[in-house]
Amino acid sequence: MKKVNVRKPGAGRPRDEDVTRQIRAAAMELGLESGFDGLSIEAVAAHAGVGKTTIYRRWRNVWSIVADAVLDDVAKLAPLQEQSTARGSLAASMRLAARYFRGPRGKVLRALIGRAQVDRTLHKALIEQWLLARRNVTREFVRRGIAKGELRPDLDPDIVIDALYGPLYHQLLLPYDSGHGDLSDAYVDALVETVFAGLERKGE
Amino acid sequence: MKKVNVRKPGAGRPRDEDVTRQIRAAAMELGLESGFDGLSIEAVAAHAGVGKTTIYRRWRNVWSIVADAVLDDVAKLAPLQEQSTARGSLAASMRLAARYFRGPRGKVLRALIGRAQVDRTLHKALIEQWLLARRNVTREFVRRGIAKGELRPDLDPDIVIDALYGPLYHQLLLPYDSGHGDLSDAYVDALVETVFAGLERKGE
Amino acid sequence: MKKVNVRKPGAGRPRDEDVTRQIRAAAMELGLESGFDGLSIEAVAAHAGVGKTTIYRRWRNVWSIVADAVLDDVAKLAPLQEQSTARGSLAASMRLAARYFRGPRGKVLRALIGRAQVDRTLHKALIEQWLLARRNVTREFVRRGIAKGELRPDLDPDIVIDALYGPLYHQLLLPYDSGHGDLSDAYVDALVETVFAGLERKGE
Amino acid sequence: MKKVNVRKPGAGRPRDEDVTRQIRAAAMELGLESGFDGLSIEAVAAHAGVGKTTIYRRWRNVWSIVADAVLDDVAKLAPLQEQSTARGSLAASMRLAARYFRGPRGKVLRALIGRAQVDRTLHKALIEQWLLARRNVTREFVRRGIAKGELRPDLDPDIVIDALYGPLYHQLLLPYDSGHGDLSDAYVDALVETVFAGLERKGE
DNA sequence: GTATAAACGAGACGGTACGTCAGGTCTTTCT
DNA sequence: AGAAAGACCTGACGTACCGTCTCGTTTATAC
Repeated sequence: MKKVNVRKPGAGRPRDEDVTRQIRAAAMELGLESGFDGLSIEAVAAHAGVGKTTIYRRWRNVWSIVADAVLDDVAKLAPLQEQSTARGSLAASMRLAARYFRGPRGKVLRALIGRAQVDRTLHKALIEQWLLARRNVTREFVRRGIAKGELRPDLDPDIVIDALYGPLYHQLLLPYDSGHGDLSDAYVDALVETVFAGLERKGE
Repeated sequence: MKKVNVRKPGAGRPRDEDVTRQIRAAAMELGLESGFDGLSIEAVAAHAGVGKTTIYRRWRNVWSIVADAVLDDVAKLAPLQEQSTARGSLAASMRLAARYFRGPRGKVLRALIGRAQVDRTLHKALIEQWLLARRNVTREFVRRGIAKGELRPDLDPDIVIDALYGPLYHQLLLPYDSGHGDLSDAYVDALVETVFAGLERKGE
Repeated sequence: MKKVNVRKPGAGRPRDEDVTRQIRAAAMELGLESGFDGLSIEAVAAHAGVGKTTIYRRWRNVWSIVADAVLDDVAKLAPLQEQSTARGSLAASMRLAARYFRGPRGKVLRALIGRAQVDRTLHKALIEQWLLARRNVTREFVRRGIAKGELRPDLDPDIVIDALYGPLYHQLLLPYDSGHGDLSDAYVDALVETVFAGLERKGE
Repeated sequence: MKKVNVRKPGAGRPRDEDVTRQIRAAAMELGLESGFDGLSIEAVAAHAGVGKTTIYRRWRNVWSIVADAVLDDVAKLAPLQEQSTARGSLAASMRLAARYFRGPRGKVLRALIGRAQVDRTLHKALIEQWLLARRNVTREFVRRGIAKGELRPDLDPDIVIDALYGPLYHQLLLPYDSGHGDLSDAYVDALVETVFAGLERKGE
C-alpha cells in the first residue's frame, strides 16, 4: 500500500520516516476515538501537524493509511500458534484471533473489511496481506492433521478453515447478540467442538 | 428505517408512493452501475427527478434508502425452504442464499454489510431485519432435527447455524479465490457435508 | 459582470440581494485594509459570513466582485459636470475625477486597472463600463466647444480627451512624485492651462 | 532588483551567469506565451531546468525576474532621440516609445505596470528605472526648447511631458479602440500637433 | 367552494472536505 | 559553496455534497 520509491538515490531530500509514522498514528488515534467513518485526510493532517500534500505523497486516501497501519503488524498481533495436534493448533490460533477481534483493533478491522466491500484496492490488499497470509499457514495445520491420521483424509483444507473461521468473521461483522455472541473463548471452544465432532447423531 | 408518520390524517397533500418507489429504484440503479460508494443524495434526487427535500422527508441518508430497498424483499428473494430432514432444509436454504449472494443483489448486500460496520443504525437494522429474521426460522430447522433424533442432542442451534452460514458470509465478503470461492452449489454441498460429518477420523 | 438570471421565475429559492451586498462590501473592506493583491475568495467568504459557493454562484473570481462594486457607482462618485464653456466643463469634470483618484476608491481603481492588464474580461468591462461611459459624455463637451467656436474646428475629440485625461491616469498609476504629482486641483488647473494654450511660443 | 553580490570573491562556486540568463529567458517565454498572470516560480524553474532555490537565490519573486529582464534593456529598445528642435526630439522619441508599446514587449510592460499597482517594490523600481530614467532626459529637451525660445517660457517641463506621454500610457493600458487607438505613428503625430498648437481657436 | 395544510420541484444557503497547485523553506547529494 | 532535486508546511483554489431553508405550485381533506 505504501508508495514504492524507485528512483535514482541521492536526488532530493529523502522522505522523513518519522513523519510517516506520525501520520499513521494520527489516523489510528482519530479513527479509534471518533469513528473511522468521517475520518478525513484534512483531520489526519491537522492532528499529525503535517501538510496534506505530505500525506498524498505517501497514500492515495485515508483508508490506505489505516490499512497500512493495521496490516503492518498482523503477524505480531494475531499470531498463529502451532501445537502437537491439528485440533490444538487450530483451537489455539482461533482463540488468539478472537481475542484480537474483541480488542480495539477489532473495531479497526471491522471498519477495514467494511470499507473493502466498496473499494477494490483495499479489498485486494486485505485478502492478500491479511487473509491469505494467515490461511497459507493454517492450511498446513490441516494438511498435517490429515497426514497424521488425525483428520478425515478426504477433507478440503479450505472448507475446513471456512467452517472454523467463517463463524468468527460472522460474529465480528454481524454479532447478533445471542448469549455467546461476544467472541469469547467459550464460544470458540464450543464451535471447535461442534465442527470437529460433526452434527450427526452417532452410532446405532 | 422509514420515517414514521404521526400526524392527524387527511391534512395536506399525501405522500406520493410512486415517488417513493422512483427514489428507491434510482438509488439501486445508480449504486449498481457506479458503485455504492460515492452514491449521493444529490445524484439520487437528480436521477429520480425529485427534490432533495422529498428524499430527506422519507429517509435520513442514502444508506437508509438502499437498506429499505433491500430489506423490503428479503423473504421473496432468498427464501428459506423446509424439507423433510434438517439437513435437507438447511442445505436447500443455503443454496438459495448462495444464489442470492452470487447475483446482483449480493453486491448490494456486501455494500450494506460493509457500511454497517461504521453505521450503528444500519448495523442494527441489518441484524434485526435480515439476520435474525432468517435465523429465527433456521433455528427451528435445527431444533426439529434434534427432536427427531437426526442431529446430536447436545448441539447449540446458533453454533450450528454459525458453522454453516458463517462460511457463506465469509466467502461473500472476503472471497479469497481458491477454486470454489464462487459460492457455487458445489461449495455449499461440500461445506454441508464437511460440517455434518465432522472433521475427525472415525474410529477404525 | 453580474450573472444575468434568465430563468423561468418562481423556480427555486431566489438569490438573496442582501447577501450579494454583504459580499461586495466584505471584498472592498478587506481589499482596502490589507491590499487587493492577496485578496482571496476564501477570506471574503469568511469575512462576509458566507459559504464560498454563494460567491462562486455570482462571480467567477475576486476581481469580478471588486469590479462589480466599483463600476456599480461610477456615475455617482466621479460625475461629469457640464458648464457654460467646454473648458469649464472639462476642467470641472477633471477636478472631480482627480478628487476621486486621490480618495480611497482611487486605490481600488488602480488595482483594478492593474489587474485588467492581465485579465481580458476585466479589461473589457473596465473600458466599456468605466472609460467609454465617461468618454461618450466628455466627447460632447468637446464637440459643443467646437461648434460654439470656442475650440479649434479641426480637433479630434478623442485626442483632446487623451491629452487632458491621459496625464491624470498617468499620475494615478505611475506617480513620479515631482512637486505636483499628487493629483491636486492645482495640477489639474496647470494641465488644463498648458494644453488649452499649447506649447508653442506665440509669434509676436 | 537583482540581489547584489557583495562577497569576498573566490569563496565557493561562483554564480553561473548562463543560468541567470536562462531563467530570465524562461520567464519571458512562459509569460509571453501563456500570460504573465499565473506565471509561477515553479513553472519558470521547470522550464529553465533549474531548481527553485537557484531562482530564489537571485530574485525574491516572479515579477522581479520579469522586471529585471525588461528594465535591463530599456535604453536599447525604446531610446530617446535628440533632434534639432524640441518638438522634433519629443515627436521622434514618442514614436519610438509607441513602437515599443505596440510590440511584444509592450505586453510585458503592461503586465508590469499592472502588477506594480499592487506591489510597492515593483512600483518603485518601475518609476525609478523606467520612468524617471527617461524623464530626466526628456525634461532637458523641454528646457532647451524653452531656452531657445521655441516653447513658451512659463511651461512646467513635467506637465508638458505628462500632456504628451500621458496619452501614450493611457492608450497602452486602456485602449478604447476608437480609430487610432493602436498607438500608430499617425496617432503620435496628431497628438503632438494638438498639444503643441493648443486647443483654443486662434485670434480674431 | 374555499380555506388550510402538507407534498413537491427547484435551487439558494452556510458549511466541510476534497484533491491540486504554488509559495517559500529546508535537507540531501553531487559538482 | 553552488546547484538540482525534491520533501516539507502552509494556504488558497474551484468543486461536490451535505442538510436546511425558502420559494411558487399542486393536491388533497375539512370547513
